[in-house]
Amino acid sequence: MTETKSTRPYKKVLDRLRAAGLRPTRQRLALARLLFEGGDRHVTAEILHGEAQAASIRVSLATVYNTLHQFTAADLLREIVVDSQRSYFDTNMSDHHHFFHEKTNQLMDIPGDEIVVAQMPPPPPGTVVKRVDIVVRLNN
Amino acid sequence: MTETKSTRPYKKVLDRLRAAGLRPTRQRLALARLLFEGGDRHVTAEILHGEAQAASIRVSLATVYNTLHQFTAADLLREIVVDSQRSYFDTNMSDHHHFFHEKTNQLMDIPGDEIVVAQMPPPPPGTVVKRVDIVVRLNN
DNA sequence: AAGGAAGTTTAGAACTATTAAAAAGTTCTT
DNA sequence: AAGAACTTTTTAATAGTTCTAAACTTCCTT
Repeated sequence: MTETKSTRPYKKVLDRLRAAGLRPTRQRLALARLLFEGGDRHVTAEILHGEAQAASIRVSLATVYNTLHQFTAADLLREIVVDSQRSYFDTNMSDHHHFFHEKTNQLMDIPGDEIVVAQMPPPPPGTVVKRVDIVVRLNN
Repeated sequence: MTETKSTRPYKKVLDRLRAAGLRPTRQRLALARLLFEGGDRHVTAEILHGEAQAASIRVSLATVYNTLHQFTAADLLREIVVDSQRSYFDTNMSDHHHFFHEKTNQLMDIPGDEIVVAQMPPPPPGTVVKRVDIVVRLNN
């Protein structure tokens, strides 16, 4: 069905996709809204897929995976490794680190200025530092 | 470096198992030797299983998994999360962090005194810091 | 606006790492 | 040596993720 209306509710997110060179399809737009219109978020593919369904957006899980990876490649998201079972994606692209609660599987941002790494060894010859990830693992 | 091990070849490793309250079975002993008699190591279940086979030790993959987890629970090993596809286990139990080369999947220790975290936020109320993991991700 | 090329989505199969279950085997205690 | 307790093995199961090929959209050219 066609629904070309004059209101532009997706403008921001749409521009973001275009800027990243990603064709703004119905599903990418919908997922981008879920991801970027709600502040900083940490999602797994499963979670995002669930939210899409809850919002009556028909998207397959495969597309959710594709989209998360494409967004990551386009620097709209960042993948975080904290759990060897599933991948988390973070909408916060600024310099920061994480608390990870091992009981609840909950991820929380730690702003970059709240952790100070005073000293760091040089990377082995022939390599380049891509990123430094700090994970503070929590228990009860 | 060869170890002096004529009369009691497995003594050291055997004592270690006993101290941990783990029955020294043939396969636990063999795996423990592979793990602990070769300096600091980073292994996956697959790798360790491969080494066992190469050394003509008959161990099932399930046992390798069981053993890695039991050793971890007994504080003989430490599990490291760097890759959301597989689990690595580290025989180095001292305070330290890691380089992880994303192209080669290679893990390297960074001694604890080569990284200095000068400032750290308090954990959220009701939680306790279990561990701080720093992973320096490398590229070519 | 139509047609076609290029890119995207989908369902389902396939795959990988890991865990589970139950039976068979080993080790320990007496 | 016997029995209990624990461990290992094989096989099947599971979870998360990727692959495949066909169907569908979007974009570009006209």
